[in-house]
Amino acid sequence: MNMKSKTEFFQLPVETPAGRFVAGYSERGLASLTFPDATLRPESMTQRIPAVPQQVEAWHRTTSQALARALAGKPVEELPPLDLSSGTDFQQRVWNVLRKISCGETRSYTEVAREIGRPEAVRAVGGACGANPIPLFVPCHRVLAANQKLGGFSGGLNWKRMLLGREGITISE
DNA sequence: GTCACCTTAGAAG
DNA sequence: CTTCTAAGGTGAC
Repeated sequence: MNMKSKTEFFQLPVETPAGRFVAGYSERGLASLTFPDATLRPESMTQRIPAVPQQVEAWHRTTSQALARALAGKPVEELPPLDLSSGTDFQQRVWNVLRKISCGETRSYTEVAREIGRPEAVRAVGGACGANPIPLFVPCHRVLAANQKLGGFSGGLNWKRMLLGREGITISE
């Protein structure tokens, strides 16, 4: 019954000074990025990766460079195509707004809610941020609570603090 | 169905 | 100032 019993998906590690991230690629591009330590099953690392398509390898090189810059708090110059198709319509709208926040800038949950035309869905925006499959490149860490307060971060508040700090953003908390 | 979540303006005490 | 309330989207159980 499965038209496509197995959609190709590749998980490749990215070594950084901050640890080993894992990037996941669908046939459409980068689909996920996980922080070091987050659910790292040894199998997923050891799993034989029969043949990584050249396309994916090329994306991965771009990802690695971009990640290095992002961690350093510098603007990312080039990104691989991002596959955000796993999200709902609402989430994708939120994520698209986040992608327009450049390095060193921030938004509040309220502002993001307004930008997607759902000013009352403030908390839902928080939910969408938490569901973001590609942190750093979809910069959910640049969304702060009202009055420049830190707000939350599912990947761990330490990361949020660190990333904002490297981008020269000061939190009022 | 119920609950927990990266929220926040406003009203009450 | 502190505490409480109400309003949303979504996945887990």
